[in-house]
Amino acid sequence: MQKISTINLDFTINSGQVFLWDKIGNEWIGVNGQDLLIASQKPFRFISSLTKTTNFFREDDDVEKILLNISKDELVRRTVKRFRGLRLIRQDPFQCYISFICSSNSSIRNIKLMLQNLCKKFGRQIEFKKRNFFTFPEVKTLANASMKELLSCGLGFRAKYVRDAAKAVDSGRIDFHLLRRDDYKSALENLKAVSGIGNKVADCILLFSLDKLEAFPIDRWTQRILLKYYSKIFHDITEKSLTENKYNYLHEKILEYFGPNAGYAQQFLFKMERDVNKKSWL
DNA sequence: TCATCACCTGGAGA
DNA sequence: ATCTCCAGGTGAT
Repeated sequence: MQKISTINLDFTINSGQVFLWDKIGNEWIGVNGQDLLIASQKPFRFISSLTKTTNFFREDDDVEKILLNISKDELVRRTVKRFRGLRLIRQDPFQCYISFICSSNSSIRNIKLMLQNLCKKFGRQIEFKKRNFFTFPEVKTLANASMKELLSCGLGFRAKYVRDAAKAVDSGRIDFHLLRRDDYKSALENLKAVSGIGNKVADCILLFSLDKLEAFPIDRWTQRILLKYYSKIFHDITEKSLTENKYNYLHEKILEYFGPNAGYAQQFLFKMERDVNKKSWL
């Protein structure tokens, strides 16, 4: 078990897993479902407004062992060393689900804006540490939201996806408790049955909120990484968008190579490549 | 089965 | 200033 002090908040929060976080002074403040979180690095503190969010940074993972396990090559070894303290986050599933549906064909800045608007319009205002915040909307609220209200949050073509996705949860067709217990494959298929969720978005939801460490989201960046550093191992990768079959085939090969904790490898490589290209975060 | 294309919107870059 | 282009994809044709 890795010491809690080895969590690097900047690396972790600025790695594309979460959007509703702000750094104010030396404190990170973030929304996680109905909970509000405050974290600081030195000294390390982590406060939850509901005091019920535990293992948010997956403190129950044997990180040292996992990192050793995914270090199949020099690139991963170097990257893990460089970004030591980067963790996967165990997010509120509903928020994660809506967040990544909103992420499609958008930028981190814009995704954050959309989600902030959703919170302001549909969330609950709470006071914490003498300041006001908005929580993430409840399932029912979003399921019953009008298209006009959703569009006013800047969701664009994602508005109908968000509404329908919320309805799917509200009706029980999507049940996060079941998905968490399901194996990766069947959880994946269940999520992909929701309009607006494809392979990449489903993998993000599975990895960041449903404990599926074998999920390895392949987006533009990840694809670029595979092409740039791993073309000898995962051949016939191009810059063209992945077909369903190619995505599945690639994922299989990736699991064979990185093993059952492949999701951790993805997170480190993603962080590394975007930093190399000086892309901005939150 | 695969390749193309449209899609809302805000922000960066020309 | 005004415009173009693109951003952590997905679904329809």
